[in-house]
Amino acid sequence: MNPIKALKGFKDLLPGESARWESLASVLRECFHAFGFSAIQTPILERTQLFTRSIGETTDIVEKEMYTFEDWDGKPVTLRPEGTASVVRAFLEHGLAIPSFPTKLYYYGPMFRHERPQAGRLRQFHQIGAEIIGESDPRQDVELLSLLTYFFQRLEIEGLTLEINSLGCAVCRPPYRTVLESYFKEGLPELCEDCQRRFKTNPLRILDCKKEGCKAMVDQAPVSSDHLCEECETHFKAVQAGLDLLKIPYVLSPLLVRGLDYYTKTAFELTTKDLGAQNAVAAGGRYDGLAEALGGAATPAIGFAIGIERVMQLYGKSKSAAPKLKLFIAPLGEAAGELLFPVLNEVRKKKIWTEMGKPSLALKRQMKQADRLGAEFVLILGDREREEGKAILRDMRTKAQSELVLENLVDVLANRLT
RNA sequence: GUGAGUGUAGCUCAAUGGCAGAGCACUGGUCUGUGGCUCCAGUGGUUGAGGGUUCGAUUCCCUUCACUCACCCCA
Repeated sequence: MNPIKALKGFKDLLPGESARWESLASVLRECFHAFGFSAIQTPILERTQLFTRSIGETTDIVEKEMYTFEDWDGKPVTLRPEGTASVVRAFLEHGLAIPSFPTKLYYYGPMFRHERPQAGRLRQFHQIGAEIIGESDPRQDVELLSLLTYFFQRLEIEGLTLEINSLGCAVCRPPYRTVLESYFKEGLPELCEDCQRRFKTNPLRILDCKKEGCKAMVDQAPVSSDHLCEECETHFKAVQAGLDLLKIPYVLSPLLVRGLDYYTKTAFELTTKDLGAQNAVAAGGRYDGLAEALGGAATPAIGFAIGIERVMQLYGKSKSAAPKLKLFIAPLGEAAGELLFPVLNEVRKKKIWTEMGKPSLALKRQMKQADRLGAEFVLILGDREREEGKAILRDMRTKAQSELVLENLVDVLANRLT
């Protein structure tokens, strides 16, 4: 025996869990609709180019984590590692822009990254994302963050920290990067191996290093929020003012950076202390240059993505109000089985969850099954009852039994059980 | 990609270089056609796989696979 198992990092969503996902999804839908977002579903498979252009050629995601392969026509395609690029692609492709008002979209679905699995990190994982496209006003940043924090309030998940930063834009980021490079260049030999590598690929990421040796240097490093251009500075201040106005708590994190190249200006992360190493529950930011990078008209936008598996770990275990079996039908003997099979079928159509035991099994066995399934009522019918034209209905909780006539049995049951 | 830990019954886990164990679950009885609770009995194992050391390995060693955690990365 060598049973086939799921791939590493790919998980089955089992019945117990799926009820909780449903309940999360319904809360989510409510929140999104109230904030004016419409659902969008994009394909899971896209041209590889879409991601290399948007996420960035030298990011870890693109360099070593994407599921990329040749399609039958020889062209490279990729299982989406994130959702924003596809949403923006669809926005441009279908002309979803609304005149003088931002387009607000949300999505929900699986993402794929070939990483080594660990707590809170899978190869196929699920994200809920929201994007506001076509508006540069800082009020949109605030609205989006309000939605994000409201969502977690509704789920009654506490102990989260909203960290925000500004990464600057095409005008002020390159000079800042130069300043940062010259700063780290002096002490380069003292940095850890990873940071030496980062120095070449993406010096901003050094700010993210958790190693003690690097921290001393990082603490003194110039931060992006001190090197913003006037426009970015004003924008960042306005976002903070807006958050204050809505009484949304946040902390400024000058060292917060993002792993995807397309982010500009506002960047944020929602973190928890309850999940081990993978502490980011949601994250996002503004990406004013992305639409242009994908070949569309310059379109400012901002969005976030929430890691569903990570949220589920925080989401109350008790939330799964699994539906209870209402009626178990216990026929004794084949004749009873034939009489009751149509009853089973009709009662179900009355929207009552009903199951039926095997007629050949002893009543004791069937009662036990009914108990296991958590049945509220059991309908018993053997030869004796059949001759009298009756059936027994037992209330499993009170043990009270009553007789029902077989005529109109379905209607009588429907009345008694609803 | 790097490092560490763990693989024993369906599940959760014990144990010892010398016959493989418990709890839960399952099946039957206790209880003639009535579930849960009690008590009793029973089923269930190539100790992840392969090799080595040994009279003898589940235990020690090597290889391999799987899972887990951390690094990394990120949601």
